Amino acid sequence: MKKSKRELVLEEAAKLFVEKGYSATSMKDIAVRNGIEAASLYNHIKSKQDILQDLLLSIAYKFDAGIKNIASSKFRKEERLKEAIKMHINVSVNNQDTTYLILQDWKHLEEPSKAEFLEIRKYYQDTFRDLIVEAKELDVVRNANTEIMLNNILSSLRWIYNQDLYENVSKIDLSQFESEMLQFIFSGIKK
Amino acid sequence: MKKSKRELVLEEAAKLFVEKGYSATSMKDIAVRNGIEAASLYNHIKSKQDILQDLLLSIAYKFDAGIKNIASSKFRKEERLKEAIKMHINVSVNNQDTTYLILQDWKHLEEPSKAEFLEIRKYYQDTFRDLIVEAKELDVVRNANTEIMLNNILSSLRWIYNQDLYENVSKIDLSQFESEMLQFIFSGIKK
DNA sequence: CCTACCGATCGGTAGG
DNA sequence: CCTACCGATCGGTAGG
Repeated sequence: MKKSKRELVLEEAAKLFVEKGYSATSMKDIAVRNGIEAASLYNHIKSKQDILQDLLLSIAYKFDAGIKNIASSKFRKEERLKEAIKMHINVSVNNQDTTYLILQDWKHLEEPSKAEFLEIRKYYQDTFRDLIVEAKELDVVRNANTEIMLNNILSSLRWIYNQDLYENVSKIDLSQFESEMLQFIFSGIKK
Repeated sequence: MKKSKRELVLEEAAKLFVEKGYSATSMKDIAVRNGIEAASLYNHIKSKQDILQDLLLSIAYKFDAGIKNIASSKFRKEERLKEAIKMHINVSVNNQDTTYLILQDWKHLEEPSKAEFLEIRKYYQDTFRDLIVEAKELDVVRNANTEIMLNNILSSLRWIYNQDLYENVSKIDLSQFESEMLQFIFSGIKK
């Protein structure tokens, strides 16, 4: 399926945002990567902000769809937290350039997109937290501070967003990688 | 001890860099927070870049001193990895505004400061990796992929850099917090 | 998709 | 620490 010029522009912009951040990336930078003049970009996008909104909301909705799928009745309750972690890894690895932007560049979103993004993120974290609480009740997970656990789990997955890091480390296949990550989160590093 | 005007300017700049990023923060923004005109900042700092370099290299050297202290003969080999993690938590919590900048804003450092920063960071990670390998040999840590383990450990600590997150979660005292973090890293979340 | 151009803002300097 | 000001670059528009 042929990519539209808009899609190509968004892809190059995402890479530049990862390299330099949204604010330090100029329309000229984006244009050069696409082999055109800066003014010509406006035939494909409305504004620089339009690019950021498209990238961030589309990745946010991918995580949103993923977590909603987990919370549905498809999985055994005992498996849901594990499945959510696997989903998070998969969405991250399959959308590496844009996933990185959810770490910081969302701050440059203007309203109302910023509120929309933060709402989706909050829903995601709330659902993830519910899965932890559920897993505790099922005696799958130890009874420690839920907030610390939630932040630790999500934080430990974040280095995957960095393409360079991930590609350097993970010459192994994805299912092996998933299994190493799950082992860390569930059982830690202790022998 | 009274803080110099330069120190006050650096502090406010650090907060702004955390809020908006280095590139999106203007000299005017920094000046307003200090109650002066933008041009007056140059009596205390050489340039915007000068601020970033001071902040990032000073935090880098704090982590550097911390890891060098661990690698010295002060601690039993079996305890060193654990002590390194505790040191990392302490340096993060005690320098919260600047620690956050090591995540992304180091990209805006100019040479030769950028190379200096990256060298310190590399040394830190190399030493941390050595501690993991040592712990494996001592049968303190399981025999899994070292690179994934290293990234997981350091990544799981990173949410602490975000002051809002940390303060929201950690109404508990620091030693209790340390203990929860160590439990996660060494033993995971499994019951 | 280009050339030509706009007002606004940027980091920084001169001079007091 | 201020006023006045600089050249450069920014995102974006007009018109073809």
